[in-house]
Amino acid sequence: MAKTSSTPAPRKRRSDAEQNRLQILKAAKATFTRDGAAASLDAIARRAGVGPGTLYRHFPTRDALIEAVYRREVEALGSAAQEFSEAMEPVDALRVWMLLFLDYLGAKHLIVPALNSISGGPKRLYEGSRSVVQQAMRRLVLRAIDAGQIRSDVDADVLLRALLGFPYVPFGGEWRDGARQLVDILIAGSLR
Amino acid sequence: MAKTSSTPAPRKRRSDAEQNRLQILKAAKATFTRDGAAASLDAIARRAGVGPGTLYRHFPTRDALIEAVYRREVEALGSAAQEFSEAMEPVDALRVWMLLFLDYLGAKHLIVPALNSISGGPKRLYEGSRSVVQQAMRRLVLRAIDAGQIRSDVDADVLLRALLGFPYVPFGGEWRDGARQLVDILIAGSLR
Amino acid sequence: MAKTSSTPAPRKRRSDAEQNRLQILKAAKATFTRDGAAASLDAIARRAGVGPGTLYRHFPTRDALIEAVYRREVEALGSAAQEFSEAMEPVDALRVWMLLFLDYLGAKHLIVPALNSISGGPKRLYEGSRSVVQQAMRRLVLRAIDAGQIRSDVDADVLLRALLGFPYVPFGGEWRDGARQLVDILIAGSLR
Amino acid sequence: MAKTSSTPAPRKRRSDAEQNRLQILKAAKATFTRDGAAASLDAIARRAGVGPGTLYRHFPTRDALIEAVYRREVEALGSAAQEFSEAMEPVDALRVWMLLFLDYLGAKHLIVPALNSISGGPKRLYEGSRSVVQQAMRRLVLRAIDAGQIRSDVDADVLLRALLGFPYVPFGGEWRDGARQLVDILIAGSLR
DNA sequence: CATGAATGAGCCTTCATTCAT
DNA sequence: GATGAATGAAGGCTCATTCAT
Repeated sequence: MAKTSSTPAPRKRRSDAEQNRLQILKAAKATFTRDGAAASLDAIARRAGVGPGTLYRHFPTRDALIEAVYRREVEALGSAAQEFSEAMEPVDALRVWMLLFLDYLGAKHLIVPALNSISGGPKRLYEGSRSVVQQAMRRLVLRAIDAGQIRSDVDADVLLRALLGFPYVPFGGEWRDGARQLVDILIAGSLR
Repeated sequence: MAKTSSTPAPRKRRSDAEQNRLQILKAAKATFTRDGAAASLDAIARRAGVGPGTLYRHFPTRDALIEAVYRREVEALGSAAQEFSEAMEPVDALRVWMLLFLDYLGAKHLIVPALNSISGGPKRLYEGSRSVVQQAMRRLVLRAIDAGQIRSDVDADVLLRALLGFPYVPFGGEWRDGARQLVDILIAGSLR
Repeated sequence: MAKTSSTPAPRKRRSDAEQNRLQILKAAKATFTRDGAAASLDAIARRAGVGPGTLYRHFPTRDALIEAVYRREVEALGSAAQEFSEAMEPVDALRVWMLLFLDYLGAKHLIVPALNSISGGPKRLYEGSRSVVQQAMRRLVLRAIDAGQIRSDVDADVLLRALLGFPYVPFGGEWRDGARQLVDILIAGSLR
Repeated sequence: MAKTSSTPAPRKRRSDAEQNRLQILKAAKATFTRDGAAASLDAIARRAGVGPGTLYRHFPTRDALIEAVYRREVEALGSAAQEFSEAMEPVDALRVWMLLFLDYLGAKHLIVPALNSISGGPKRLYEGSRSVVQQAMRRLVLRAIDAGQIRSDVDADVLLRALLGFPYVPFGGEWRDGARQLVDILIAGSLR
């Protein structure tokens, strides 16, 4: 019963904390995507191959975990917006980024449902940290306005919202077509 | 095995079953709206002033309850679409109905999150019964197309999706303004 | 969704898992004996001094618990049969073991009712693993047959069944007398 | 509201109370047989085609219902014992009745499990009313003793118990063979 | 740091039981 | 007498959370 130093015991390597954190985030994304934002944290820990206690050390609350997952997803979108802006015409950058965003939403990257169950609504995330996504959208819109390509009263948040609901109505297979048409309509409706 | 109630409990007079059903639906709407579709059924029963067993008699599963709440909401939207169609120009009817729909979504009439947790996704409701909302939207769009007011390739479902996400991004107080702008953009982008 | 415990609750020091398992088994035996195989698992957990969750960790289903209780009881009977066989004349071993078995059944070691509510009847236990009890009985009978002491057509299962019903008819205080007579009759009726 | 003699109204025949009682008993037997003595009373009422309240009027407690079912079964066994006694040699009557009893137990007529969940064990039924079955067995045994066919110390209750356990160990198809052998052994073991 | 056993709150669900109709 | 809606007390079970190891 008492540990004897004679036999070192098949103890797992002091696994890197960062390594674990990453595993948890991956597991969380997959699980949240499948089961929704109310998924069992124990299940996530299990899938990540760590004990529930470890999950807790890294993310003391469910919201903290959701938020972390969210940020990771969103960071990528932010960088993309930056790149597009540097490489394309304003309206094109906007159009392409919107499509990319819909891809993120639809493909398998939840975001929305997760966002929604953060305590007190997603407000905290958006208001508090000025979400990267919102920022990205705002910059893209502003640039298009400055370039005189779209009306100056177009509200970036309005466009964002229009996109966010997209995954909520099921389509058949022509998902991409629907996405493209939505973006087309939004752009067309925003032109000056 | 034989249960013994310590205190016989003050029994409420037999209330009309239909009355109870309504109370439950109201309570469910309010609770789902606040807590999401995973809200406690016990809590709903409590708020409705009935025992949990009564809730179960009326709605044997969570989905049955969500669906019933949903249908009630949606029926009203359906009638509205009809009325607008009979009283206004096609595009105006479309515009006004979209605003009304956003009102429903935003004010406090959830629908969306609830829909989403119906078993097997919301597909069943939509595909099975050709949801009233979807029908309404389709008729309004079709009428506007027939009148030559919007492009003939505009997809009603695409517009619907654009609306559905609206409540997901928090605004400050200018909610109505955002709604109006979104509808404006969508209409503008759909004109022929 | 996030649970908030009003009072953090006094946490017991980490007891050995094996220790708990044993407590649960004991509590289960006692409770099943008194209340039948449909006894409340919560009650068993309570009596064992563990939370309901702990019971579930060890025995995920009611059947798993019943089975575990059963096996524990039965193992002892198996060993006894072995010992008796090595130490006595065949018929005597049979007689003594039958009495021991009745003791187990009657004293307070249920077995029978429990067996009966295992899903799909007790068949699984008996057929699947060739129950220890049945094995014991069969070996004892076989040995007596081989020694030419009882008729060769005596069916061990028939004797077993005769014993199993014993606890079902209430006696006064002369329980042991009844048991002895039953065994005597069975042996007498089996002699060649 | 007021009854008019002009139209007899499609009123269900003032269903005879006795009729209902019988339906309930039948339903109870079938249900107890399938689900055990803890079966849902509501389910029994449903199967009997009456409301739960009606079941309650007839049998105010679960035990009352079990007892009634039991008595009905047992009455038949009692008459049979009488008939056999009048028509056969004592030992033969005993043998045949025991076989009949096993048939009752095994075929589908529960009795035993039901007996067992009566509050305070089956004692009440047996002790209180001197169960018909016990009486029958006692008379048959006594008669065989008086005729000098079996030993005078044979205890009817002991034989009864031996029979009662029979349905508890599953056989293959040779159920009747096992029954016959058991009875043979018991008789053989009881002969003087 | 990590682990996973333990805990208990609270959910869903079933049912015995009552009682207005 | 019969009915079945309503009730509410458990019970089974899940999980977030803690903490000894």
